[in-house]
Amino acid sequence: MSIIPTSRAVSAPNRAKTPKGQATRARIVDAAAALVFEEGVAGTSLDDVGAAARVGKSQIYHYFADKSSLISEVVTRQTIAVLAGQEPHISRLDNWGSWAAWRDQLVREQDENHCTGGCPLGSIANELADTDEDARAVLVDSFDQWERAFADGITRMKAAGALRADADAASLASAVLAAVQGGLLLCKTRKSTKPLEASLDASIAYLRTFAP
Amino acid sequence: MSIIPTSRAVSAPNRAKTPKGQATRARIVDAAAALVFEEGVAGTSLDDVGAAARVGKSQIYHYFADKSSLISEVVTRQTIAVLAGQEPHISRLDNWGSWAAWRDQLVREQDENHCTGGCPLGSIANELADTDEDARAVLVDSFDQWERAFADGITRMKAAGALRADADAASLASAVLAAVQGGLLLCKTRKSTKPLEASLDASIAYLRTFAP
DNA sequence: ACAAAAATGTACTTGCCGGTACATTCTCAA
DNA sequence: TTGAGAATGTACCGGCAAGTACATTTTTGT
Repeated sequence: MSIIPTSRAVSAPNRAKTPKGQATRARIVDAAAALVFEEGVAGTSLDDVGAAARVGKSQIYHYFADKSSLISEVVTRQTIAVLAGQEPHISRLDNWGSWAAWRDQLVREQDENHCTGGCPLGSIANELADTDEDARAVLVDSFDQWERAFADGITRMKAAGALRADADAASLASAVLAAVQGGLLLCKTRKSTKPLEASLDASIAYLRTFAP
Repeated sequence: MSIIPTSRAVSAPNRAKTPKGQATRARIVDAAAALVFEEGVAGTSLDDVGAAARVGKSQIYHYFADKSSLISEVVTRQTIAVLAGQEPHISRLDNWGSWAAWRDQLVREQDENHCTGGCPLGSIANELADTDEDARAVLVDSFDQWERAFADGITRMKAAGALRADADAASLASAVLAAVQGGLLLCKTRKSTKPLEASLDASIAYLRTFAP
């Protein structure tokens, strides 16, 4: 019954014209990203964001059209952070050792976070996919990038003969991403890394069944 | 040793003392469940719930301590609905045909929903796991039940010789549930059933690798 | 029938939140 | 120096949502 906003702010003009302005704008996005990760989109007020960024609310509206625009920016920022957080392994998933190291890093990070927060992108996707077309579009792009990292590794392994030719890189990559997301959701719900480990181990083991 | 934490919502006294009261209470939970599925917890106001249930807000507070208690009730209600929605297959996952039928039903349902909403339990878990201990406890129980259905099927297949003895029912079941949740999240984000299909197919195919 | 208990309706409070208006301060280039 | 554009601060508005108070109607047990 909700009215889904049809207007898409294609590419919001960056209203920060000076280095100082850019820095302030970046502080706002950083603060918003951290708060959204902890409290969710609905749970994060712009007053909170302003306080965390040591900035008045008028500043937020000076640099962003509305809350939705700011959130979209948060998603692009978090996409970079999430992918960077999986380096160096995610760029080198062309051998089984890298897959294992990537898996271990993901599990360790959740352990250090005491299984809170889950995936910054998955959480936002879950909250906004059906109600914010702009955010959804950015999130689709984010997941595409993430998935491509997996697909690239799989493709290179096929080329190197480490995986058979009948391994479908695209759908396998999609399944791996789903395993990550589902594993993180169960991890933060059960407050245990076990479900994440089971999910990642299963998807990597399935990949291994395509070894020659 | 450890006292299994029962949610306050479940153990709290049901204040509906008459059939009429029970009916009203049930109407409230039903309306809340539907609205939460569409708009999320934060996006659902108690005024909306009251309007949908044709009930004053005082009624809601007559039957529930607060919003959180109502939501916990919604989770238990949705758990029943989600599991029932996967019948008859989910109770008979002791042969490959049932797994396929179960998978097809899940995909078809998302297709009919135009890939909106995702999993009613997963969405709530994502929103509340870190902020509402009561709801989290109920959700853990929900996921346990769901997973147990998978584990039961796997165990029966092992007993029947359709799966090898080294197939770990518990962790495989956990991986399947993660695949469902991750697949549904990507499904509703990408507005396509493809990621869900890839995820479910991969996890079932992995199961099959444990066939003798 | 009739009190007691349960169910229900109306109206209100309080606080927060997205968004706006507008004045003021800062910065830099001509 | 100065003035125009950029950055920032303060104050406010309207609406909504959780939760409360309390009166009224309906049902139930005896």
